[in-house]
Amino acid sequence: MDVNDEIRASGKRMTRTRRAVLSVLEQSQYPLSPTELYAQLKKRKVAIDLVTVYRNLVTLKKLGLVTQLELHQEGQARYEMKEGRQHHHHIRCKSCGRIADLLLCPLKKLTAVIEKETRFVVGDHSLEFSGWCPRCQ
Amino acid sequence: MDVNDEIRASGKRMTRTRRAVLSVLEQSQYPLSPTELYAQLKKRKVAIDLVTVYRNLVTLKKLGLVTQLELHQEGQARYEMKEGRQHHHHIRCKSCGRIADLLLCPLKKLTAVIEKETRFVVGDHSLEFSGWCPRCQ
DNA sequence: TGGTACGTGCAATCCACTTGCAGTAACGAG
DNA sequence: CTCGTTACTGCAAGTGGATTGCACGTACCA
Repeated sequence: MDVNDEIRASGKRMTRTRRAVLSVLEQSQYPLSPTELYAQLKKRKVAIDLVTVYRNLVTLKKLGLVTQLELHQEGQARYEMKEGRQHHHHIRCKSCGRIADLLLCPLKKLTAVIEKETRFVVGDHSLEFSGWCPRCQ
Repeated sequence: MDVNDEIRASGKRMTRTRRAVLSVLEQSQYPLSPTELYAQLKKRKVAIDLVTVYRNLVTLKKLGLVTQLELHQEGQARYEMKEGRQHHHHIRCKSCGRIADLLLCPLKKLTAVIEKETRFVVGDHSLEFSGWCPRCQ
C-alpha cells in the first residue's frame, strides 16, 4: 500500500496539488516549513495557493503520512515525510538554522519513571536540541 | 543580590508594573502565558497594558530572571521564575492543559554522544512530555 | 531636584495560521 | 464514458499571539 493508496483508502483524493506537495516533501533533505514548501512549489512552476499547502499538510498529518515537528525557536512548524522512518529528533543550528537528524531517542525508557513521579499517563514527547553546526562554529 | 538589585545592576529600573509582573510570577504555581499573567494583574486591579507585560517578560528573560518555556501544542509561550530553581522540564495534560514539573533531566549526559554523531556543538535543549493528568485519565 | 533615558500606553502592524464561500475537479457508480 | 457526489482549491477575510512606532511618563542618579 503506497502513499497514493493510503490517501484513496481514507476517502481522500490524490489531486494535482497534493501530489506536488508530497513530491517536494519526499525530495527534501530536511523538514520544510509551509512557507518554504510553498516557495519550492513556486520554483517548480506549480500553481498552488499557500492555503492549499497548509490544508494539505493538515490532511497528510492526520493520515499519518507526514510528521509535524515544532522547532519552537522559529515560530513556525516544519514537516517531513514519515514514510518508514523511525521515531527521531532533531538538532538545529542557532546560527544558520540548519537542521540535522538525531538517531537516538533516549526517552522511551523514562516513561515509567515519569508516570510514577507525576501520576500522569505519558503520551507523546518532544525533544529538540539547538547548538552550532560544523560550518558555524 | 536580590531580584531588585539584579535589575538595577543591569541599568534597568524597578517600576510599578515590573514589580507587579514579578509578584504574580513568583506566586504562581505553574508557568503563565502572557495573557494569563495579564488577567491575573487585572484581577489584582493593576493598571497595565498587555504590551507592557510582553515587554517586561522579554526584559526579565534577557536578564535571566525568568525562563520561557515553549509548550508548542499551545501556540503560545509560558514563563516562570528562574530564581534558584534548577533546570527542569514539564509535562502537560492533553485534556485539561494542566502543567506539572519533572524533576529529572536525563539529557546532559547525551551531549557528548550528540556532538560526536552530528559534529554540532550542543547548546540548549528542550524536552516536553504530554499525556493525561490524574484527573483526566 | 532636575535631566536623562528607560518604561509605558495606545494604535497600528506583523506573521503564522485558519475559516467562509463559491467554483472546480477527482473518481466511483451505473 | 458520463454523471453526480463531495472532496478540494483559490481568493479574501479573519484570528490570535507577539512586535513596533511614537509621544508621554517616571525611576533614579548626579
